[in-house]
Amino acid sequence: MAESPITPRNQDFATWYQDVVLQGDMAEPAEIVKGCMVIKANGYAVWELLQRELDDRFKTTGHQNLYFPLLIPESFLHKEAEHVEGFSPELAVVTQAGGKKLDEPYVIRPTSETIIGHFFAKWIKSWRDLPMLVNQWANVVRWELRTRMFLRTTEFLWQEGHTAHSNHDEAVAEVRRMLDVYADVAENVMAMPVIKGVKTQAEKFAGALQSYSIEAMMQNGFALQAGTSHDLGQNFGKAFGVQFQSQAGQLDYVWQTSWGASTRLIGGLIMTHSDDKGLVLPPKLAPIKAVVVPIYRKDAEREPVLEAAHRIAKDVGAKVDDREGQTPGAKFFHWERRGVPVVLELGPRDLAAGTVVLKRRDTGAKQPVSVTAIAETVRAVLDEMQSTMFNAAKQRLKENTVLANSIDEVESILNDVTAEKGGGKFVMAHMKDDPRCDQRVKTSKATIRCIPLVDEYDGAGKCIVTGEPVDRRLVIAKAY
RNA sequence: CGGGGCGUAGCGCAGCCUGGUAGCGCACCUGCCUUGGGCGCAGGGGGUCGUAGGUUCAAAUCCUAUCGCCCCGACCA
Repeated sequence: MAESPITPRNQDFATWYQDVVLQGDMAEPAEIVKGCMVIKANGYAVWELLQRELDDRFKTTGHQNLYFPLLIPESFLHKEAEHVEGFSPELAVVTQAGGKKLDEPYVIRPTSETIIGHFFAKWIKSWRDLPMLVNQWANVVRWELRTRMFLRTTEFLWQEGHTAHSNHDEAVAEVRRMLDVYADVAENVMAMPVIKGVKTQAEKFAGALQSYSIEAMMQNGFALQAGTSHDLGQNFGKAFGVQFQSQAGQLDYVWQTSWGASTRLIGGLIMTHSDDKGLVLPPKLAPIKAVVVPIYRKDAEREPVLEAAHRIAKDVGAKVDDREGQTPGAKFFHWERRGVPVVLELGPRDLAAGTVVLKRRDTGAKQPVSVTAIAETVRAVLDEMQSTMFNAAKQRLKENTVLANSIDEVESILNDVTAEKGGGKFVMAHMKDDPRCDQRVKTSKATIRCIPLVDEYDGAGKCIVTGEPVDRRLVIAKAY
């Protein structure tokens, strides 16, 4: 396969991202066509691993995967006023089918609250039917004005969970639990630290009482919303007539939640860890965790080296790159670009010494390892990489987070950073709810990302949000 | 929809200002040689220069129109 050259890192992060993702095409993450994305071999394999991690966690609490239609009757969207208002501008609408104009157009789902609400109304009659816990893995379409590879594509793959409960407390607990699931996967699987928080009313999901999100910081200091969980209250229950009879015999509307995470996570993964050489994947999301590259000079060396390579590979669960007609150098480069965490080099010199040279992708460090200890060493190195990568990202988050106590301070920090390197910082603004805040923040091209649930970045380490916070501490940042 | 840029070989680009036989790197094919970080050398195949008009003896190059793509902004996950 062809390997196109990768350009050196530029101060312009967008350019770098493009270089890694677009130019790094041969590392097979994705390619884009008309705002839509083809996710290629290596990229899709990462998504599959991520899917499994999420799905396993959903299912531990009794959620079922279902599938709902792609096409939603337009009238469904109109049943919830705020929802339709929020989504209308970005809907793709099917007006013609079967060679004639449709009486009622369909919209291509931008999300499935409405059609699921429709079915919840049919399926839920009694408190015994609750909670109803469903999830679907699907593609959705949102006609955004501008697309960015992985981060915002016209069509994207995601998971959307939808639940119905008999009371608000239980629904809120579900919303918070799913937020925790996302944070767990982000931090412990993706090695991407996040801040859990509540969205402002201006930024919440259209039709929700309250939205929660996890916010991650990319290498340039930009924020990335990496997962959302919504408390829908009874808004959709009322809009779709989802009623149940309680134990006391009374009719009540259900309390619903919805939560989702998308292929955007892969973009976040790339922008959190990758470097100028290509992808860097945390071991838990590496489709191939280790590759053995055999090195031999003469025909006489070939057999013993290959034999040992396969034996070692079997031992550690690695793949052997035994392609002929490729030099070892070309092979190292190949796997490096694909983000394979560990490459094992095995040549005649190692064979004689009873060692293997282990190179890790994150730090680039090389070390000889005794063949007898190779399996546990690789295991240990993979574990260590997982935490090293998380710690490095967390360190970056801390270093690029600054405190501010007034809107003036916020503004001066944001503008200063803008001028300096075109990058970003998270500003933890500690201040009373200032009516000028939204406006002033916006002029700095930043947004209020969230009101954090647990404030661990100012050293106080205490929860500041229980219900509506009195003392607002906001995360303000430029975002993708 | 505003502001910028680009369409020339599979990919990345030069050539255009100043019109005159279509170029370079990577990839591909053949041979020899090599293999501890993108092997090397030699030879070779592949392009109606986005499209349509115009100017000219002659257009990738100048003019006009048109289509497409990318980046920045507004929208947003």
